[in-house]
Amino acid sequence: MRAEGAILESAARALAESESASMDEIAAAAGVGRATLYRRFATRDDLLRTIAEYAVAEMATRLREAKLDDVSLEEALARIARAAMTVGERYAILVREQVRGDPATVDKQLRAPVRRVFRRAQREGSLRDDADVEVLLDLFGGLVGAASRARTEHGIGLEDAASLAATTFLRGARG
Amino acid sequence: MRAEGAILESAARALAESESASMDEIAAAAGVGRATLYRRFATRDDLLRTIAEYAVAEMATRLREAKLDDVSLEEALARIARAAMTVGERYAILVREQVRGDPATVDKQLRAPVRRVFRRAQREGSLRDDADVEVLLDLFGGLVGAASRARTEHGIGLEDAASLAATTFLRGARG
Amino acid sequence: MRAEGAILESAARALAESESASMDEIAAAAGVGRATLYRRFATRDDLLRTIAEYAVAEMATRLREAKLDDVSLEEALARIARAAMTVGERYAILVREQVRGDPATVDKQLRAPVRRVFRRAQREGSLRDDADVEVLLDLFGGLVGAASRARTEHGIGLEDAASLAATTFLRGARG
Amino acid sequence: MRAEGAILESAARALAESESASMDEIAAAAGVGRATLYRRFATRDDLLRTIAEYAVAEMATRLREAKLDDVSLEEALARIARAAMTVGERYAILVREQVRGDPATVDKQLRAPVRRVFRRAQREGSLRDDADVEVLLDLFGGLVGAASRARTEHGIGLEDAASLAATTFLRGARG
DNA sequence: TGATAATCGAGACGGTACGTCACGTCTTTCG
DNA sequence: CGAAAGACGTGACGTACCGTCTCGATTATCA
Repeated sequence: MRAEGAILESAARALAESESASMDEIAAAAGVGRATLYRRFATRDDLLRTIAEYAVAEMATRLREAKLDDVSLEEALARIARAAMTVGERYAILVREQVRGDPATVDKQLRAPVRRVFRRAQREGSLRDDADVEVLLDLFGGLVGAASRARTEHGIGLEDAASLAATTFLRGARG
Repeated sequence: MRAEGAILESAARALAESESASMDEIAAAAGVGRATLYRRFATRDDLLRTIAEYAVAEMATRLREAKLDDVSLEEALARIARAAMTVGERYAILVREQVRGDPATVDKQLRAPVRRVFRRAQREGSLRDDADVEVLLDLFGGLVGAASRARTEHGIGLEDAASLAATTFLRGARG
Repeated sequence: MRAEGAILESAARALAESESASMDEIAAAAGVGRATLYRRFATRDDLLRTIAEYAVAEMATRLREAKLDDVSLEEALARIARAAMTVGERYAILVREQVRGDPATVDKQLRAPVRRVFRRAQREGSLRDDADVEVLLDLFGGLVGAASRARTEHGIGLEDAASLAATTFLRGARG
Repeated sequence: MRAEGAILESAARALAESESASMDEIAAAAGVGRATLYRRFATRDDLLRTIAEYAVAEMATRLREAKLDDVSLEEALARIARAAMTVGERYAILVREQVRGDPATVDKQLRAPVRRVFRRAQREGSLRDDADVEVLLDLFGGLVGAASRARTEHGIGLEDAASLAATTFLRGARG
């Protein structure tokens, strides 16, 4: 009997290899019958969403472990970027198929901690406060994503890519 | 007889409305038989790719008309951002289905003009020259995309969103 | 679940009604999805061939039950003719679309028993033995087919038609 | 410009080679545009029927030339059989696709002359007159067809096959 | 330990979209 | 003016995947 987690991991790997793996192939890759796969995840979309939730959870854990509130804005941004790149690249399929986890969860688990960092920085004057925090979050997200893609395309190290995103945002949106 | 262009436009619109329109529906929406659709575009993917090329061509035209070489870096960035947002939002389907035009074409038609702006700015010292121009292109692209998404989600005006992306990048990556 | 036999029967009936029924219509008539129909019979031709095999099997059964070896040549011929007409008219589609069962099966199941009758008659001197048995089989087949067609066209009774074929052959090819 | 006759001949040949030639292929084989083919023969069926009429006409000519009324029943039957086999084998496609010429024409051109032979024989007492002439015509037709098939399958000469059909019918249905 | 219940795989099924093919209709172009 | 070329709408074909379902077999649980 494969636990749900094991199936998910298998599925994530199978989907990473061939982004359009059929449910049949995913099941086979997980060493599980197709019926079982459907028992756990009623729909292909369900499966992807669940993988997304796993990714979100993992990212949330990393953010928690990053102690964002205890470090400078600059360091916090770098940590966030590193975490996002690491997790994002492991779940490339989600990015490619535009799967988003539950917005509420994403907001609470991922955006909230970063938002807190941003708010603090705005209070301290190190981040411009004439722009909506939500928009700033989006901008930073865009930078991190772009840096991540640039990383895989131009062979940049994770540290450098993360630092690039963080620095650019820091200068670009400073108070 | 429907010209290929007319079919493409119809298809783009149909796909914009319901991102998963079947070839049947697309054909019907174009007032054309399914076979004809397949005669023009051997594959659903083909169709999407061709739409992508149209989008690329349109974007290229806008960039050409923007006279990027005749204006300041700041203004050039703003024009690029506005053009990208306008075109990108019209062809949302491409973004959503992760369709990319031919990389070579994209490079020649879209990246090249922006690259020239960036190069000039680097020579003039207004853009950091310690970072690969390609990476800077990616970063700016990420910012524009993020601003565009923020725009639709938070109801920001196109001017403001474009300006935000341009300004942030300008400050973030200045020389 | 529809057994293959039930589907075949349905299909044979549907095809009998409208000789050019589409696979869609056949499936619908059988109360089965089109995919299922294709799962059983990879091809329209496959379906027809399988129906042919059913017809062959049914004819073989009738021949077996006719105890051809226990009756006079005349009676045997009449029984064969009656059986052939009955079965042939039930599977008119096969005749009309020129579908033949597997030649080996047909030879073994249908021609063989008749051939035995013919051989015996030749030994007994009641059937000319200066002609190839195979050719005689063909001739008799032609007569039966013609009588069957004449029957439906001129409203002759099955008994009379069968007797006509049998008698004509008997006299025509007697030893 | 190809005359209708030339196209027909081409078509008959093309269909003889590959019994399921498409209209496209037939047109190409005739060195004619597909549109022209359709102008002459509104339908594939139309084409086949017209070929059938040609075959009927040819057969009619042969029957006329056979001077059936001037020879003995036996010789007449043999001549009919030879003519039918010759023409039938040249237009095998018609047989295979079950195409029939216009029944009225067939009756007038083909059945009538044979019917006259049969009627005369019945009057003379050499053919049983207790059976409908039409049915006898069918029976003889069946025999000829069967002999023709046996001929191609068992490599019998045309003369022998024709004689076999004629003799069998003669004895089988004599007065 | 042995019966019973839950869970699994295997795989058939209805449905739907895909891409292919031929038919018969038509328009355009050229001689 | 008539023929060649070829696009078009229609509709069947056969394929592939989805999500549903049933069926034994295997396992786990409990008497």
